[in-house]
Amino acid sequence: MSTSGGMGDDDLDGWDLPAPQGPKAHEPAPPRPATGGIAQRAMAAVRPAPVAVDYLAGLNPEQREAVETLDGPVLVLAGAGTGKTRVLTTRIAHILATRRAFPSQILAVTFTNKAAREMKQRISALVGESVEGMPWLGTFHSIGVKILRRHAELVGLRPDFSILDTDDQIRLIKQLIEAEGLDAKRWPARQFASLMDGWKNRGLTPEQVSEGEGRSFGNGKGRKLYQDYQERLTVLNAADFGDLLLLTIRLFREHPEVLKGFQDRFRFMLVDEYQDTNIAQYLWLRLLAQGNKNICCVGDDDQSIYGWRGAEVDNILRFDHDFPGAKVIRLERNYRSTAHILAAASHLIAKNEGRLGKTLFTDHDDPEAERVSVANVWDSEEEARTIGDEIEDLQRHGHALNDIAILVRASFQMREFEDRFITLGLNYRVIGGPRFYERMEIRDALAYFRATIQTSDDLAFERIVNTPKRGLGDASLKQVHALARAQNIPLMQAASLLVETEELRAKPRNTLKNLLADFARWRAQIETMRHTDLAEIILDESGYTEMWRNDRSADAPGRLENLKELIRSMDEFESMAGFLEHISLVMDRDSGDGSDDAVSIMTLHSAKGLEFDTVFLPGWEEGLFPHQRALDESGKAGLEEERRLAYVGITRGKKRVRIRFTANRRVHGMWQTSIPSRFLDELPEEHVEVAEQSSSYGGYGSSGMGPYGASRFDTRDPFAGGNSYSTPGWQRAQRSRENGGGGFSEGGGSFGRKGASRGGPKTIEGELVAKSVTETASAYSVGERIFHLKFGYGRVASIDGNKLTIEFEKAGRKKVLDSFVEAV
DNA sequence: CCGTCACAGCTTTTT
DNA sequence: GCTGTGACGG
Repeated sequence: MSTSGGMGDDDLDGWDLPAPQGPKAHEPAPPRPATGGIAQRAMAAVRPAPVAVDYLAGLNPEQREAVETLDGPVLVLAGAGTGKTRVLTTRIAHILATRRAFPSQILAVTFTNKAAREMKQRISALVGESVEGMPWLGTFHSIGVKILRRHAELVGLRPDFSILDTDDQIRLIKQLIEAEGLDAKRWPARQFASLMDGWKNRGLTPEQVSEGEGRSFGNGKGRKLYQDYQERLTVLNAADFGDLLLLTIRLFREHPEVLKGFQDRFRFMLVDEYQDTNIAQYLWLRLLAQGNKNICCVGDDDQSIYGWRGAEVDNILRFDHDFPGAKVIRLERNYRSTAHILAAASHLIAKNEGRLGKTLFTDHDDPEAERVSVANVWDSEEEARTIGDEIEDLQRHGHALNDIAILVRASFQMREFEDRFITLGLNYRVIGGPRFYERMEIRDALAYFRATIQTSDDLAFERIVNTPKRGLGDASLKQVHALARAQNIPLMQAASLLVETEELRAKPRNTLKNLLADFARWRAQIETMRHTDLAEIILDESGYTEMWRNDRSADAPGRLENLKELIRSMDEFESMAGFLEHISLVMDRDSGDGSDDAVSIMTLHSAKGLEFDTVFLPGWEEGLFPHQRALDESGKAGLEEERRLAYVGITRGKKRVRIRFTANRRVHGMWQTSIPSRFLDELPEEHVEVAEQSSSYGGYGSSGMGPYGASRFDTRDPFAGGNSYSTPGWQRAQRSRENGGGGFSEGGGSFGRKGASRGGPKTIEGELVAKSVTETASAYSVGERIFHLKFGYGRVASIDGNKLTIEFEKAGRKKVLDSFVEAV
């Protein structure tokens, strides 16, 4: 294969070095010079390897050393923002450029598919189109599957073995627990799944599980269950995620000739995020690396935040012991953050013991740079509101929302921000949200709803056109597609044209006709019927529910449950369109093209590897961050991992890091006075600015002021706010006040959730809204034409206090607060 | 087979 | 306080 030769001088000369920092979700691929055609690339392959290697030019000495030290084990300790990904990708480019190996002889492992994808992109940016020739760049698991499929018989599986998802796994375990005559309630399958997961993470087969641990579950039957489980899997011709590694290890151990083959194949091995490897992964790597020993691991012990799922920081701490003669290279020059941010992060992480120890430094010397800001707010609602205001302020100053992120410790913290941002009309995206919406049956159901509401939703229509099976197969669909493409119209429209012709055979034609009629009927009921009822009708009349009811597989009941849950969750919304819009906001994180400008909301965990100009870190309170459970369950180690999490959070910021903590937070539904996070005191005074928020209520700990204290009211009044007079939100509020409406209700939003179920201080807001309703009637009148920032133009259909029902020209009928519309 | 009631749990998450 | 799950009864 000649792909390695595809990188000629031409490809390298014009390569514009990407910013030397970690991957960023929405970072565009670095510009790649136009490459010649196939002939030119083939010619380049014949030319001598490029000598004056331009791709090394922008590297600092340490990075360069990490790239060029190809022989023997290398550990690259890459602090946050020191160009880790760049080193990895350049190293691969270097191996290829110097002809040390073909692309197919390089093993490069990452933890996530996302990371693998990004690495592929960056490498192809470096070397041209030849990345298709890197079949062994992927996650531990995907590479494990690849190896196992080739040699499945040797570990008792057929090559077409299936991979169990967590759901299947749990269901299977439950059966086994019951088969053992154990009380399924006392011994939850879920718990056993995580126990077994832990064993698999440590590379333990059933025989290797220690007596005590084996006995810790199911009246001493833990090990037996593990054994049964594995036997069942073999019978089922299936493997779970852990097996993808464990079975590969077993394959290597029991069949040295197979191992030898892979050792010879992989001339160079690269491992990303080495601090996150567990023992199984370490064993897997070590077996392979015993061949030519050219293994390069890149990681940062200070960013090890996955101890709870089996990651062994020890792997990185012991690297030179495990791989004798290893060269350790430290990358300490940070290209990402300001000196203040770096100092804050370094000072904090220095409190941890047992680090390999790195000292990050930077040349950034901007006297204007903002210090790390720390501010106290009353509660999480105010936290969301003030951060929303600050974001609007940044936006007004020309900052892109894409460059702003809110990083939370726990995902329940996200909701408040979402609610607030919906109210503000501030575009946001949630990264790493619930998996619920990714489930097949949920996606199917949503596809039905989408196709009902939006005739042009091709993807939705395509998804369900033959689900359940209606006999609308490839042949018929092809015709619909052809017509749609030819006339440049949506699929449904094309389909309705098509059924009037003789193009299709009678049977599929009628089926399609009926389906289209169904959609038309459902569509006609949108206005008149409760959306939850309609949703149920759609799923029933389409035969979708039936399909699952007739399905005898183990997970069919679960899917029906999920569908019910979906309808139940719709009830929170005022319309199907509102619901779908919400879903798409929640869903689009992954599928989203990233082209929209939006604030990112995510957990600290999923923020690793990303970077943003401005980072908000809310919720720095004892119990939440550091999380109580981490402290309870893992003690000092837990605290240190939490501290690393804080370090990760701070080092995501390039220019601005703003830490927030509340004085009160609802914990398990109960209002509690928060204690500021100990991490706050571990920040260096001289690099921190304790922000004087206009919304000061007297400071944390001021006595005698419950959540309903009078001062709270003041702080909540945006018109008293000192620093937000020109924010878009303030202006909208201002307009609405002129119009006589209550300016800042939470519950209404545009189409958002009903606020009724909220307790606590929310009530105050409820009262406030109520007051404004009774005191001032809406300034609008029926039939008046208005403009809404999110939904565009429309006419007032009816008025209920400060709530208007608007017939929007584009978005349809929606209930909105009069605060958010203006007369035109 | 479905609906209702009571009860437990309630961090982070990829594959 | 809320939500998901499991048992039980109609």
